[in-house]
Amino acid sequence: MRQDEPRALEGGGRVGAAIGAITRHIREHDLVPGDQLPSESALSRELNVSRTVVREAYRSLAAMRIIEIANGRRATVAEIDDGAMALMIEHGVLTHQISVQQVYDVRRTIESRIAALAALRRTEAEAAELVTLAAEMRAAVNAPERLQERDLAFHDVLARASRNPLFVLIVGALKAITRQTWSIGWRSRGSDADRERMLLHHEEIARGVADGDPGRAVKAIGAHFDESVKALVAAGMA
Amino acid sequence: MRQDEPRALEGGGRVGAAIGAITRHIREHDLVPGDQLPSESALSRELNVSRTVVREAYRSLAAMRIIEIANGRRATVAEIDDGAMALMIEHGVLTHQISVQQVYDVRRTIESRIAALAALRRTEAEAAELVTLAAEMRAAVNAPERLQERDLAFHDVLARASRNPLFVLIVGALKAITRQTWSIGWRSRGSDADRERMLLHHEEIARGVADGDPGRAVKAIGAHFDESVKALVAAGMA
DNA sequence: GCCTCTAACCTGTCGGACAGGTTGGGGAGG
DNA sequence: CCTCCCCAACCTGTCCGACAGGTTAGAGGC
Repeated sequence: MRQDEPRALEGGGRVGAAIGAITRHIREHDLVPGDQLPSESALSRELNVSRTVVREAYRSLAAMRIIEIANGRRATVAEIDDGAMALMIEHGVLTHQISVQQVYDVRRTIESRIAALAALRRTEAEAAELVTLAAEMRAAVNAPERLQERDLAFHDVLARASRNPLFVLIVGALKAITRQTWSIGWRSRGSDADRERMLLHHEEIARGVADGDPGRAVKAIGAHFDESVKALVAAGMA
Repeated sequence: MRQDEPRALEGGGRVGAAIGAITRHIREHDLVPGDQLPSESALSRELNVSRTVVREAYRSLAAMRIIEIANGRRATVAEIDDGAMALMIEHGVLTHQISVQQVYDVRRTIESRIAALAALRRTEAEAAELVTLAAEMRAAVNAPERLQERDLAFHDVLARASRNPLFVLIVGALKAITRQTWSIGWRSRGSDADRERMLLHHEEIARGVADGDPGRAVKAIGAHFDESVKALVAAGMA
């Protein structure tokens, strides 16, 4: 059960200890995004380790987007960002530990809740943006690249309208996978009717959210994901 | 829009380039967990950079749990693990970018779906384990520490029974936050009746899953989270 | 054929060095 | 007295060489 390493990153080496010291520093000083961290040399003196060790610790935290590092500037506390999480999940899919269908099941679960929340909490600007994006998708029906871009933007705006940054984070992390499978799903929608339904679903989601009707938005997004998964399965994605 | 840095990790420096080369290597050779990666010196020769750069790249990927590094051994491709994701989310909460209540809303959403899937897909062993854990929770009603441990294990088993490793990953990542707020919620359940309901909900979830009744399991877990959030709000967690 | 033990390999850490980016503060000019 | 510019001090990015200590495969003995 490895009780001895509560956070495996801090296990053993001096780099792990340095990571622990840095995160503790953030905690104890109640730092918020943008605040500066000690310089590498200052921290190496304080911890009695070489700058190499401190650098690797900073680099590790930067990889997880907990801090931000840049040439010449001191390291700062970072805002949450989906990049690192996207990479982790992408790795899981690429190494056959997670299937694309399983990713879609998670997206469906999360985005259904997002649709309900968005219908209740969206701003007027967001409602208008969703309607616009749905219309732009229809206009781009013969330009798959632009269509995909608008589709991703649609789900992004929807997530933000839920007013829960953790939903935004997860949807963003799954976007990398979506981007890689989107065109497969689109190509496998053989008939014009299939493609028409996809556009209609997005318009219906936008209307449901704009009208503040959670039930309608959830139903539409459920139908959308049903079709998406069907299209992926038809294309041979187990 | 920062179109120029599709993955900010690969932005600019040689370390980023090295990270890209390593992930590309994993892709192109279709490596799976356990497979070995090139040694630091070999890779530094191949990429014409110093070992320092390669080391920082490996360390970054190890922080995200994409690879595993250990003294003396070659780096290997890692299995997915929730440790890094937990750290990222914990950081979001600690720096006031995500609230505890928002975390619970995500858990509620995900675990409701998990309960439904678990009822349909659980093995007999998992069904028995859930019933046992629920019973052990009741037996530990006066030993909060053991009670918490059994509670976390309960949700873990439930997640695994969903047969979707991505659900397991997310629930595991949120466990770090749960662990830090659990005792607050428990203490704020003032009356015996409150605590009794919490035990009953877990027993009902276990029965629903064991009986293969998704509706019952979902209803019970929804009630459980309603009470949990209520308890946290009562304790002053905005 | 099996076991042991060693040599080769690999990672972890250190110290020093230098290029190049960043920033605050002082001095020139208005 | 205020503003703007510029430089010195600081900081990060990368390289090199070195050595301690862990790991592993294979040579050699039994």
